[in-house]
Amino acid sequence: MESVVRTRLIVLDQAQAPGVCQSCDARSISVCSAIDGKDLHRLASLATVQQVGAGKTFINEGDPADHFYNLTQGTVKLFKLLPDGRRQITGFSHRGDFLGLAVSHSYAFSAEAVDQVRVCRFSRSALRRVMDDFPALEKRLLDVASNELVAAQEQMLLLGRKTARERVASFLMAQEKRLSLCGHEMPDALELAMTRGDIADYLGLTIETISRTFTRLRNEGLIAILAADQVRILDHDGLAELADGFSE
Amino acid sequence: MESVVRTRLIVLDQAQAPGVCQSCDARSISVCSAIDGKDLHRLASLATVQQVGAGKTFINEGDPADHFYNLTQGTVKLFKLLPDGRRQITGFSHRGDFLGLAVSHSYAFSAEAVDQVRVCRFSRSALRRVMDDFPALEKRLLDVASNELVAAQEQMLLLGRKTARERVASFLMAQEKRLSLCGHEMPDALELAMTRGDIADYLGLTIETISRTFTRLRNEGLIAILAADQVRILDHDGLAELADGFSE
DNA sequence: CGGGTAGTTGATGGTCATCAAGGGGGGTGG
DNA sequence: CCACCCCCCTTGATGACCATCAACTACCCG
Repeated sequence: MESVVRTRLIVLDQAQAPGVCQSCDARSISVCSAIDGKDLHRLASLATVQQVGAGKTFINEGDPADHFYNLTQGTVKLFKLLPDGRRQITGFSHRGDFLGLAVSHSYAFSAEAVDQVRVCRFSRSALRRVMDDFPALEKRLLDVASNELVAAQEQMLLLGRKTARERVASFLMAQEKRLSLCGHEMPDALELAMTRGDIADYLGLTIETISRTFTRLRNEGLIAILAADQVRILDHDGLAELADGFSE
Repeated sequence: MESVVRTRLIVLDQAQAPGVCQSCDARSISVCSAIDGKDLHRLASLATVQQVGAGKTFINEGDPADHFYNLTQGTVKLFKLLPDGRRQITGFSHRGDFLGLAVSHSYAFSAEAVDQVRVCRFSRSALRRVMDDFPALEKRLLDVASNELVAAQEQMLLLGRKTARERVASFLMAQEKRLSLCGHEMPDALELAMTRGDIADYLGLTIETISRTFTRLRNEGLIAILAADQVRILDHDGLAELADGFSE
């Protein structure tokens, strides 16, 4: 329910040097991996690196969709608002993710930094020209969009048909899965970058229900709460069954 | 809550004749419009036309995603199921829509014909080769996916944060918008192809709540219900405000 | 120490689900 | 042609889950 603050952004680098993309540690896991070695300087010449502080909104729903973003560091929440302040977080983006896919002339969502964030910004028109020359990039974007679509459908099932317990269980399973996929070695506890409020607005619940549900899952021995933002999954299978809607 | 029935499909035409695509009245509004005149025979050679009867499921969640589909006639509901039968309809597809976007090896959703349906089926691998030769097709698909993503985000807001009244109002507004976009002249009432059960599973509610909410909107003078599947919007602005979450 | 933010827990209430009964239309078969 | 059935829809009664309101704790940072 926070107010949306228009943010002035820190522009770090109007990157003319090819190094900006070459040395990017997020490139291999992002759509930019579709462009290789010698063509990279073209991409770099279009990119603008920006830093966004925690809590700052850098995409506003309804604004002209002039830019694409590639997230190279930090976590971002994407959300939509109703006039009275009700908020639905449609997803969290992480290092390597691509933001701003929208056909229409304006953004369909807002984006706010959860922690310290670094993004690579491309002008829409410029990137469109690059895409014309590199079909591989377009193919990659189609894959990205398809994956997000699958995730969105899963989230619709969650929001429309799952109970509070099932939603929280699903959320925790998804957090763990994300770590196991792109993470290096498995930490012994999940680090939740987002607040209870964020989780609530993501799962279509309230802060209190999130809190109570965490407590209940802890009392049932399914999870351990080391700190508010540190959750360890104790009964992996039990939580998975709950998330998938098997338990009664 | 219906059970999923594996369906034998009627294969109409292993279309070798180029005419199948050339004469297709859905081509202009579908992704196939990205392919023009002389290349159309290649598309046609890959296509298989199928008829699907109302209520038949022709894509099953979890099955190997071997095919893409292009809907040339009728209405299809896409949905996901939980083990105990809870169902979430993630969307309805109409003439010209493209089905089966999925990166993974298996479908993330099921698809069932609402009424008599005709689809054009392409093998995944074959279409991938066509896409390599026609980047315009891929571009078109990216647009399709982006649009669906925007719709999915809107639906997440609806499912996570809107009241029953707001959901039904949103649904009606969306129905009308779809007609005004691709429809010819405006009929004086919306024709709902789907049942109350379908609407309920689409909006994350129950049949009874849908019915009650329709009745209430009628008593408030916002809509008129000519028949169960014939709804006329009386107070367009009022319904729009309700849908967008303005009313108290 | 004080203030602010985030989280937890309790009491109460509302919205919508569930359970139950009845009405209406379309199809089939006697 | 009518009876019957089945499905869809509607309406009412009750109840559960989660939201809301409220109080309290913990923690961070000044």
